Amino acid sequence: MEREGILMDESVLVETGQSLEGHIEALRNAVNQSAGREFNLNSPKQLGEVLFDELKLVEKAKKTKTGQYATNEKVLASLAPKHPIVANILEYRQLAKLKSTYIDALPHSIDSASGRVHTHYGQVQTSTGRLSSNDPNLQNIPVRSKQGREIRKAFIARPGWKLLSADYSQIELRILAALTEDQGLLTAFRQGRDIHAATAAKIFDVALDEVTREQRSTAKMVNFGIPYGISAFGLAQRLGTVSRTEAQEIINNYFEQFPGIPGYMTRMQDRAKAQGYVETISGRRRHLRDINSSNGTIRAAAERNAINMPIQGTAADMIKIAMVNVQNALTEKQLNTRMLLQVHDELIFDLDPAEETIVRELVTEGMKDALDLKCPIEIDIGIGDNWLEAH
DNA sequence: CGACTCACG
DNA sequence: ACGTACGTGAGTCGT
Repeated sequence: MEREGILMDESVLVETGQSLEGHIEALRNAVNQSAGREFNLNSPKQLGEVLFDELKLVEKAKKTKTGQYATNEKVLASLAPKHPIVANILEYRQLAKLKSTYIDALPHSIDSASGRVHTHYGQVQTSTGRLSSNDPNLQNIPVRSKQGREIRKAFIARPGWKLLSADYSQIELRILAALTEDQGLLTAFRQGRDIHAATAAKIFDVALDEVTREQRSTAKMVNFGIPYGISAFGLAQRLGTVSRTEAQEIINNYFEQFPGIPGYMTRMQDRAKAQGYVETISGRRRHLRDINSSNGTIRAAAERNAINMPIQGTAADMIKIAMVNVQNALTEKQLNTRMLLQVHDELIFDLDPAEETIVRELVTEGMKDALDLKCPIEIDIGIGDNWLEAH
């Protein structure tokens, strides 16, 4: 995959960059205007001084651990109603990030010999068994924002070919179901349910077709949080609309409805304390030296690691086994299609269109069969001229 | 090179 | 009283 590299359409980046440039410049001017002076908007330190010493947007501003004013997105969002400058800063931040980190930087990573971008994968860099990607990092290409997604259009197939993206659907929750053997979770997946809606029905005690959008959205946050060792504080903060007490009730309901989950959580914590490590289904270990720390905060962090690593790590093991399966099949059948990228739960291929049918089949099976779990595994496949269309 | 911020799963 | 969800890498500032 490193040697193969991926082709980029630099003109997509150039055009996106040009349209962003004017916008970014206008935002910087508007911010300077509101501030009453020019300053370096890329400097959190200078920005903090403008917002809190000069414009005095709040009485007691939140500080970072080094005593600087915090100006991160969460802080700024809470300030937005107080002054029109804030919305402009937030938009500037978003667009400037896209331009400097991706649009301006990626062209420098195009190899002059191959004309392609060759990332490097770290196989021994993470605590959970995931790969990492660097120089350039192709595992954090934007997708969430409208403007960010444009950047994915620059990742293209070779002429006449297509990009094929195959990703595991809800892989961490399925692994959680398999590890815990929680019958409620397993049944929901075996019946092919919308897992967030099914969770909402259980924790709010309503029929599946009575679940409101808000209830599903709350359940989705719970499902994301569970594999991380969710806390009432953390859930309340992310939901924004419920108190810590209400968040705790939601979590209590969840644990009652899915009793396999709290059992698993305490089992992993106890195991970590007793033997000093936890492990994935395939035996990859993470040692947790802080698990018996007398510092409660540090110990709690290790306890969350004990919960999370077997889940995230099993997913990482699974896709690595899948990659070997799929590559062996491609090689054995002497296919032209090439594996290009891995992004934790997703594989990207340069697809010879004549091979679409066989590749769909072999990728799906190679990924599904990587581990034999008690929970069914689903693979979503997309095909397109670029990474955005394929996704 | 640390701090801060923010891009991804 | 405090801090609080897991795992990464990179651009920029400022020392």
